[in-house]
Amino acid sequence: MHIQNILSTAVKQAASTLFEKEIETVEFQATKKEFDGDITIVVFALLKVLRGNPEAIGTQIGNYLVEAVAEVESFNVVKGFLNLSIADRYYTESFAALFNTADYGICSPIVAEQAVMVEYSSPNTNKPLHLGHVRNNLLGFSVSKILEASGKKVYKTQIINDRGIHICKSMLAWQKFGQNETPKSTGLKGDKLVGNYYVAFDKAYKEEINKLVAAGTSEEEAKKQAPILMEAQKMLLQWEAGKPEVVALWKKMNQWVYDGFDTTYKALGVNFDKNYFESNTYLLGKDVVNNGLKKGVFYKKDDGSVWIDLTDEGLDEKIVLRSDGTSVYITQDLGTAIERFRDFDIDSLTYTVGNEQDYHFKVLFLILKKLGFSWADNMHHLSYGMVDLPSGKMKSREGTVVDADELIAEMVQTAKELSQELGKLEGYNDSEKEALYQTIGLGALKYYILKVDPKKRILFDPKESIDFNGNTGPFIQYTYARIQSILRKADFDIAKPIAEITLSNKEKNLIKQLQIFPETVQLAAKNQSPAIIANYTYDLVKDYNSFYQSSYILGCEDEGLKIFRTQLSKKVGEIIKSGFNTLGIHVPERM
RNA sequence: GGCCCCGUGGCGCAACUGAAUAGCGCAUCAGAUUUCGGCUCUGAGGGUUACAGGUUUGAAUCCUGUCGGGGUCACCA
Repeated sequence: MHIQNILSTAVKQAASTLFEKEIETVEFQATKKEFDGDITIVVFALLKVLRGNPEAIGTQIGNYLVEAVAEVESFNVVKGFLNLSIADRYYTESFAALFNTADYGICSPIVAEQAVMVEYSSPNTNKPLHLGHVRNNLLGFSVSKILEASGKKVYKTQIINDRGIHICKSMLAWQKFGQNETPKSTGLKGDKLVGNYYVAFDKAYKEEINKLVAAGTSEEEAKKQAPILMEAQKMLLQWEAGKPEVVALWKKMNQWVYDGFDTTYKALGVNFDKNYFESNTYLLGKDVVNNGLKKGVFYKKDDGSVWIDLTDEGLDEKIVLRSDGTSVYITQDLGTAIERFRDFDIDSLTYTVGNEQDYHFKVLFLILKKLGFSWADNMHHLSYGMVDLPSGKMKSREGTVVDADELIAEMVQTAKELSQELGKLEGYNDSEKEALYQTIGLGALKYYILKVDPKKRILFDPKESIDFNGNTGPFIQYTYARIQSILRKADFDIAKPIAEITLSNKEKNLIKQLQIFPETVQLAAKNQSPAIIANYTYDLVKDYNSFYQSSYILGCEDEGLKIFRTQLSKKVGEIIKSGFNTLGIHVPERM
């Protein structure tokens, strides 16, 4: 049983026997380093019920606890803080229990009571993925893993924006300038090839505008009348009408992009249980709007457009259907949300989308609620900040976009250089080495991005790039590898029960840190924040390194201590692995 | 302009959601291996938590205002 539960009960008993008062909750915190003790009760919080001097009350409760609770060895009171020293035996027993628990802290999805869907990535098919997508993918994937670890069944999904005028632009440019180039003929990744034609379209479009303006057309008119744009719009209509050549070209080029994306997703180590395609869903939602009209949730203006009035909620009026009867963005989102709850037995849905869409999702969730869907309260927008460069925002026109594939390649290259200098890779063949460089390079990238609170902006400096020292993925991976090295050398029965031993402070700290892993996973799931796991793991590793530096493990004279310290090392390694697994980061046996 | 998010040592991040003297990494300086992997560890300097009020026994955290940064207010997605 957790010590806090024991103490909590005992403090409540103390309150009723000593003061004849009832206490609801007891507040605990870890005792600060500069004071004696292991766990601290905040007496201040009890004063609202137990009137009086905090130090006197603390002393009375302290005396009671030493008498009544076997685990409490001694106490001291500083101001309103009651610091308790807990017996070593409690920690060794607690450690023995968690040591023997496989996948400690990780819930099995089989016990899932709730299923959730997490949407992330959701790219357009006219451009390659960049650094912003990388953050999105890493966040979405990690949150999925964290939710799973917290005991929920998770469905990962994305919606691919595979239709619309932007797609037609690259199609048209390829038709005009492409000379039948293919990924095969050029050796380019499909998404890169298609992206190039999107850029080519833009270039041709601008030239036409300039010509028109030179001929006397206003800039505004020129933007609308440029022939290549009108051609693209015509192509979109043909696509909607199902014209076979257009549809065939669309399929061909989108497939190139999907193949390219797959490569990037594999490199990032993310995946999906189901893909939705906008080409299948863009007509959804109209019937929802019609039903809502009947219910009086929406209203129609004279021109036929349909709106919702959210001014009572402090928001604006929002259009949900155009005057010509076609959908807007939010119409589709209404439709797809409802469809997903039909497709899957889920009771919650999380969207991983940048914070520039905060308002959109607020409105979306509110509308669903007004339409009377019971699950509308369980919708989450996993909103994250932009990834900025020192020069400001990434802009494709100015060529300041950090390409995802190039970034990954650079990270892996850096890992390779470092490993060749410092690595212990005797006996690894080339493909094993290559896999290791991937593990380290991606570990650095993923940790760098995930350790930051999602809602904060990240400033990414390509020149300084990403550290491999300090609070970084490779630092943690290194500690893991070192533990594995120790375990390989242990030539005795590691699983043996531990004899009576005296714990050092460093060992006790490590056990305390291991004890809070399960609640850390739950907290991260509740907040949908991988940063919580990242920071926890870092703290654990720091504690371990400090312990490692000051204590012999295999070289320890005392047999019981030797076994205990090896067990401790093993468990720390396992928790590093579990924690990193929820971040989507691998750990190496050697590096 | 309305609404939303952010502001913590030179830089990058924490602070268990209101508790003790605000922690850590990078960088700087000084130390530590006849020992299990030095991508390590120990220590030092560096802060009025943007500013001003307020609530509270207690505020980086909650409330109000000001300043600064970003986002958003399309019959775009």
